[in-house]
Amino acid sequence: MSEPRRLEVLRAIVEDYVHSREPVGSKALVDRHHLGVSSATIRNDMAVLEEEGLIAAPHTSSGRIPTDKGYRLFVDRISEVKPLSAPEKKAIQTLLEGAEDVDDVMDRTVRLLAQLTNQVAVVQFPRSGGASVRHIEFVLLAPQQILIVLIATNGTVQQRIVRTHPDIQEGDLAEIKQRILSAVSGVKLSALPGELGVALSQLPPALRAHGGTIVKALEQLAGLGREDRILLAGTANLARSTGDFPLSIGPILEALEEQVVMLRLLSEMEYDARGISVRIGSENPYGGLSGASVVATGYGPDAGAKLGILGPTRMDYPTTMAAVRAVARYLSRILEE
Amino acid sequence: MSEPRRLEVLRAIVEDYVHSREPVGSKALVDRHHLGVSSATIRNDMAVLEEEGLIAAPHTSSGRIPTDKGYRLFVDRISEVKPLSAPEKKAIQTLLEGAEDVDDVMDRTVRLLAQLTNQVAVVQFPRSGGASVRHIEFVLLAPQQILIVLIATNGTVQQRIVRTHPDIQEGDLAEIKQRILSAVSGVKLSALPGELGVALSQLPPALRAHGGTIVKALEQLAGLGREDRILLAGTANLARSTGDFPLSIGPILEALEEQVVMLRLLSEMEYDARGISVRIGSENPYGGLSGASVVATGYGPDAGAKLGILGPTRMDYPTTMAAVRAVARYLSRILEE
DNA sequence: GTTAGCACTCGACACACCCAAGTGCCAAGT
DNA sequence: ACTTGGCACTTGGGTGTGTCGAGTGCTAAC
Repeated sequence: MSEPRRLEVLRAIVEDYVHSREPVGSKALVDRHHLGVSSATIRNDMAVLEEEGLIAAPHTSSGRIPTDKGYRLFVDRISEVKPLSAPEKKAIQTLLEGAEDVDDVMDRTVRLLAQLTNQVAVVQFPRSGGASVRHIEFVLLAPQQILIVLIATNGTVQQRIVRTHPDIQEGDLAEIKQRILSAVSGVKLSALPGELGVALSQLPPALRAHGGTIVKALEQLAGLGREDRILLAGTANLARSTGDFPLSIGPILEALEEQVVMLRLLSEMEYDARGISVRIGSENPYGGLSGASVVATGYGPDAGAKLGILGPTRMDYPTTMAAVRAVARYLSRILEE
Repeated sequence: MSEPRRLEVLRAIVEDYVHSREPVGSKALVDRHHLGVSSATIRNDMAVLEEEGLIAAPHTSSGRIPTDKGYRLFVDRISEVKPLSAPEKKAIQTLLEGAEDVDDVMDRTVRLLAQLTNQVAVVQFPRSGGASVRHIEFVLLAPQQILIVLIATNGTVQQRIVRTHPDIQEGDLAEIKQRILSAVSGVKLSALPGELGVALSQLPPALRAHGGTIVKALEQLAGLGREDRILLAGTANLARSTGDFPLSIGPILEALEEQVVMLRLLSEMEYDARGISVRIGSENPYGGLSGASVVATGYGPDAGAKLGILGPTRMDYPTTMAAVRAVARYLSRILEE
């Protein structure tokens, strides 16, 4: 009972089940794949695989389906990442190159990924930590309302409205702007809080109060950036897969809608050497997502921002992984320019 | 066979069906509602209602369910908008008042609406047409890239990156900014294109080319605003209602994801005197949305921006309409400040 | 280590059957 | 002119039974 053949059997089971959605039996297996042995032998192999917890039978005397553990082994050791076809690559490239600005790129990316994989696509906005301050603008909207705008060198713009407790004068505001701007112009966003602290301490005492609230707002703007926002596409693909999800797709939709949940999910995945990470079914920490798999990877400088897809455990991992990886690469390249 | 009683029967059928999800028969009707007549009489009434196309029987000799036309009559002439409970009102108010800025308000609103109605909530961003130009900022990101920022008095910020064909000099850019800013400062966004045209024609010929591309970008920024963006929440509620939708929820998720579709849908609804508008099942123009109903209303100045919910035809219209209306009112009030 | 054979299990499907809920209609009552 | 009780009829749904096919596990032989 050779080890390599057992893995081959597992691969065959996974592949057949993924595209037939039905438990696969020993007979069907020898028919479809030329394994060179009889069904009885396969049955023996299957018994071992079941003992190892890699496959399971929904009911006595029915075909087998892969377990989460089985998929895991398949992904880690058996499957090859299937390269995309040339036309697909071409399509990705032309689509992404037609984008007008960063937001447009992200929008196109997420749709593309959803279409390519037939799953729900999730894309996190790129990190701006490496960027630095290009400009700061304060606008007095009302006597007690200031609009604060922070423009970074990577072209992202953050804004926020703050309230000041006593009124603030146009002149004071101008002076604060002047001082802060000269102190932090060109400073990296990550270093911004420190510099702002210094600038604040050097403000004339009369301006200290207002300066404080403004500085605090700026720190927040620099800190959270847009990288805590995600884009979704292809949720309709979930509807196609009803039945692949043990319960309903309700909890999954809920999770997708909670950006916080998705962000934590993306950031918590372990990215191995290949850079692409897969969470299979019950490996997912959040309960509502058991029965779902996530395939994700990083992109951009330092692979700091994430992107990926979410779908049923019963998924074509090789092609999906290839698509995710390819999209991430093209996206990184586009963003570099 | 009195007309008022027939309507009463229709109301009873709608109400029972909405909360039992099962076809309702004559016997059950007299049991639950004290109509003062026997089931045979009700049967006669039902026959008439069926002839008028207001109710239908899924199969011969089964209870009746309302047709789209029946719901329509119910909404238009029979039902009363059920006012919210005091705690609910209170909850709305405190939740919305805790918001920090416009984006936050919108986010809270859409979640609130989804939770209140148990349906999918859709909120369009407020129109900024009435606002005027507060400030304009150009940032030279690269020799051929300018970031254009348009800040309006209502606190919304629009930005966009444009490419210039030959390089543009820092000095030229400053001059263009100077001239354009003085020309359009304080101008209403709706009047911006005209003023920009004038300002452009008065630019020195050397700056005309770059000025043109910048002006075009500004016009677009002023024109599209954010009012063509929508926020969604509560898509998970669709999963609960599986079975209420004739086909799958796939097409509905698709439609929701296409902002363009939703925007057209919201804008095309006819808002009557009560200001609240209902589209029932097949009344929806887009095919994928038959089987779904939309309840929407306008909010903000001029009720120009829309907000509403989408759910199965089998919906508790009175409460839903009340919730939509209430949320729109509170939102309008908050935004006024 | 592999294979053929065999007994056994179980889900899926088809069929028959009955029951409850409901309808439509008629004739009688008010 | 409505309303009502009564009655025959329809039908979906639930239940029980039988059969069929795919599949398994095991054993004995190769």
